[in-house]
Amino acid sequence: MNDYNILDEVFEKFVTNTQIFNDREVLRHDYIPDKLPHREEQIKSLGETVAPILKGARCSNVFIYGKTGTGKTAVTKYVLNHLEIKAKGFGAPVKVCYVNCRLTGTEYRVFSRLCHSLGMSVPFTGLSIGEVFDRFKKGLDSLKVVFIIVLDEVDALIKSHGDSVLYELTRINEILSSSKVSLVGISNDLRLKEFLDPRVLSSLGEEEIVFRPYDAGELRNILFDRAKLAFRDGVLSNGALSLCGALAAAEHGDARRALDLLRVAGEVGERKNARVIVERHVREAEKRIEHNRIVEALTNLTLHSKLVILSLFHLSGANVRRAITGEIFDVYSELCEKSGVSPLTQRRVSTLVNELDAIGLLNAQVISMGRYGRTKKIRLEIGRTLIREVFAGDDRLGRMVKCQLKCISQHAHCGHRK
DNA sequence: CGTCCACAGGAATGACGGGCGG
DNA sequence: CCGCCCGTCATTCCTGTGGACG
Repeated sequence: MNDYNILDEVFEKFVTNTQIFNDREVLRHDYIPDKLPHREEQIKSLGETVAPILKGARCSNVFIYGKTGTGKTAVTKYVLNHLEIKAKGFGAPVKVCYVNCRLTGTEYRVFSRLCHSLGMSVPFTGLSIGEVFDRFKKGLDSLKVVFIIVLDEVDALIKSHGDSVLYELTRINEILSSSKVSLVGISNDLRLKEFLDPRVLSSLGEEEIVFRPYDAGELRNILFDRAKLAFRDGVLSNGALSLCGALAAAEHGDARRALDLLRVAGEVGERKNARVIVERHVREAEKRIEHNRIVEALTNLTLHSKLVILSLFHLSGANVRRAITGEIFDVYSELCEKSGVSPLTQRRVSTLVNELDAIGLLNAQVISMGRYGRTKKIRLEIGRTLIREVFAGDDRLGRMVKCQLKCISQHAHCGHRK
């Protein structure tokens, strides 16, 4: 019953504690503000491109480039929201569908999302892609609208599944008789063009908009606007605000990052009963975000990926030298044997290493040791204590963390490298 | 200057669980 | 219930290769 009192206290405190935040929702990155500072040019440009829709015409396909947190998604949603409202006024038949390709994942699911947005139900799986596409075409044509498809983070889809989705969609207008489709592709990768079929490129690249990263001053302005709504008056110090901007600017002008820093800094201060949010809280927020990111990534790994991390953990024990693929695989095999798991092939482990590299839990670099072959030098990117902490929760892995390995690397010659 | 190591990483293929339409 | 197709994970087989060594 004591527990309940404690919990009551926590909840009570949370509800009554309005010293810091006014409305923290404003700092979430899916929040779209009424005003997008420093993006007037892009808004205008996209607006001009889609304007023909109001007259019932199809608009040019657009390709939007820019790194994460440069406002691509926000601007697109902002412009298209306004377009829809205007279109209603004009009686123009417009429909917009927003698809995040990275979250959606596969070609099949992209088409099924498109179908859902037209009000058609499609099974999770079971149909051929062609069948789903046919249904989509049929359903769309019967609606007699101009359909705007926003493919956000389309680069992720293309890199893993090729450009066939884009190819189908760019050709769809040739088949439709009473509806039209316009595409808006959003990419984080500026080199995406290199992956595309020239036919797709010519059709999709009708119009291009580039989003430059924000600099520290611009980030500061953005934060300032949001902070006015999010925080109570006088709670946020100038120094903290600037620091958020500066830290995010150093990272490639990522506004999302800046907003996260600001929100978490607020939460840190709130928990400490601070009256004012200062630089110290931002610094702590930075650490906390990184910590959370890693813990989450680590916990969500599959068993085998965890074992790979653990192998690296063992290898990087006393001396901090990097491990190579062969060593990792040896240790990994031994760990599998000890825990009674059947090991994967080296080929598979190699792609697991690449995936872990992409997440940022480790760093893998292909190097040549000349006579002694070509391999990958692999280094842990995260603290050992953190690994111990996270894996301790799992009793099998916890034991693996502590266990001593007999494995001696047969790759002694790699020490020849200076 | 050619050799040859220790892999990288692409392609083809298969097993598997899920889910359709008929 | 069957036959078919999906995505995912994994294996097998394979060709490619940077550069120290001889």
